[in-house]
Amino acid sequence: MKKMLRNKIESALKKIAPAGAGQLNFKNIVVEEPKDPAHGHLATNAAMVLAKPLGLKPRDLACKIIGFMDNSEGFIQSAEAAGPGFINFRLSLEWWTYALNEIRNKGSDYGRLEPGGQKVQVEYVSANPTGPLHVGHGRGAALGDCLARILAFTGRTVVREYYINDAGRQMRVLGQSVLIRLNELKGEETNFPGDHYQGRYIIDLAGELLNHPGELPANFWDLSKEEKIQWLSRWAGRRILDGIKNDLADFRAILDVWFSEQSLYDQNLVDEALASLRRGGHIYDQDGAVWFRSEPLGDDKNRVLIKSNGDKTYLAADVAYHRNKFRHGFDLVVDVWGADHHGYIPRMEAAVEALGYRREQLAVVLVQLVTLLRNGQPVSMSTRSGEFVTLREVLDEVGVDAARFMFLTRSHESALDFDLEVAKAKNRDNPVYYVQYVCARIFSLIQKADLKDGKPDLSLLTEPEEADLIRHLAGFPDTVESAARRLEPHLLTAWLTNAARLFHQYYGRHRLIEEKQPELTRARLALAAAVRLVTASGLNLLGVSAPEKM
RNA sequence: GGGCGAUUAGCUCAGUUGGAUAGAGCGUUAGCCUCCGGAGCUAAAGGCCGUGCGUUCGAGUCGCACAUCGCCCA
Repeated sequence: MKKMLRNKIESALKKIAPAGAGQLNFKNIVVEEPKDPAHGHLATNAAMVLAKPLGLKPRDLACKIIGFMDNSEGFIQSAEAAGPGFINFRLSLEWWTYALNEIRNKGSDYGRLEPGGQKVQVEYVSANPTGPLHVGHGRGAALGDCLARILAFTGRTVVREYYINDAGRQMRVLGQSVLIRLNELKGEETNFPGDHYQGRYIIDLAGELLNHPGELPANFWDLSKEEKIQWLSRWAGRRILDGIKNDLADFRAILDVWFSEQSLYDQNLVDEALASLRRGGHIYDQDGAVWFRSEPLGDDKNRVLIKSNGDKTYLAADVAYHRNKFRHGFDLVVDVWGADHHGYIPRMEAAVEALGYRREQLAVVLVQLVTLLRNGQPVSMSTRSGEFVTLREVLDEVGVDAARFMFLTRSHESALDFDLEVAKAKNRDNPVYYVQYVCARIFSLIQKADLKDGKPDLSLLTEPEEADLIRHLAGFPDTVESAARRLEPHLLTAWLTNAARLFHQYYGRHRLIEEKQPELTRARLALAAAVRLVTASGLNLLGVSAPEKM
């Protein structure tokens, strides 16, 4: 509707100033819903923005625009100039009927956009396979997966990817940690280093090997220490990654590609990437090390790619990884990272540019910290001691729907308090249930009504609550597209909560099923069905179920 | 020391191309079950949008400085 109104305004302006129309900047025209209902359903600032270039007073221009606007469909009930030069529009019943019918016709495709050819990769979680996923990863998983769903719904072709850091020093430390625990379990006196992985799961992994010696290679205990560590590192990494895959699958976080860092080395892609940088003049050698000249490209300083001892840095692999992404033809690459990586963004953007791509093609979404609460009190967590709450534990306690919804209620750029008791609550405290309840309630209503099929007469929907509901539903496509463009799924979560509130209010004030008025009942249930349809569609984009019964 | 982000109701937070009188939930207070699912609804109270200066018809929104908090880097 906003779009339609905007078009009408623009063509009116062209009639008013046929000569100067080319000069007019329509970009600053805003069509929006006023906060104050007294100002109508929609309002525009067009007259104020364009008064000066047209040499008119805003109020006069507003009146002229109104006079020249096309209203052949009868969608506009009234239009009036107000305040300093706003134009306030009231929409007619014809419009509400039209909008509701569109939702009913498109069904669960309402708001879906035709594929537009843009190819997007969303990389998310990408936790090191050195330990189980914790709550923070859960937030990243919910966000990344939801972004992918929204982007696909709005016409992008999306590939979801997990980057496995299986080549760095931390994998060796993992193998070492398991070896020490293994020796410990065999009765040897050991001294477990403080910078190794302390978690209970390491002991469990070692215990498993001891109980099932067949897992180990026959000659394992004859191998050198270094060979043992290598074997254990690979074995443990695989086991942990399997656990991560399970957790994510149960969390309904879909991933298409599991990309191994090691494979970059195996396929010589790191050297190729460095060669590409060197060709572009972005590399120099100093003090026996190889440097990336990232500072001229916006980084704080230049960065080492190959240390003087010959080791390639994490950044070197990451440059190769991102080069590989773009060589697959993605127009946009979205990286979902933990907030502690923010210092890493400038060098990555520099790398993208140095590789010959536009830095706008890389969108880094930083996910802020999650604080886990129980009854308002923080649950103690410390990675160092290995005492952290895993994603699995949270899922077992509150369920997938609640966890996902909670993770997506807030903007990703603000820290999140996740209260386990709230997530488990089955009342208004818990936004998940509040929204899901709408679906269950409407389903039960429709079951109960038992109306014979027939075309509802939507013109009977004359209550203000009904207009509010339809108007909100009609805003769904805009909301989803905006969430996609801004990479902010919480806009959709907020939309759903508002939709639920509007419906519960409507339900509280009016009877939907009036035995003596079957026509009215039919119309109201048609509206209710549309509410359920769009709500379910929105929940589905969050990866949350829309139950028929609760 | 440098950089990034934050600061909006008692609490948790929305508020984006700058728009009219600032939004929601929780919490508090007072109400609603002979009635479609009360997992709900109705209403009240609650604000110097961290501070100051600037940009303009108009600032929670944009710019500069300061304060406080958090994170990253040396």
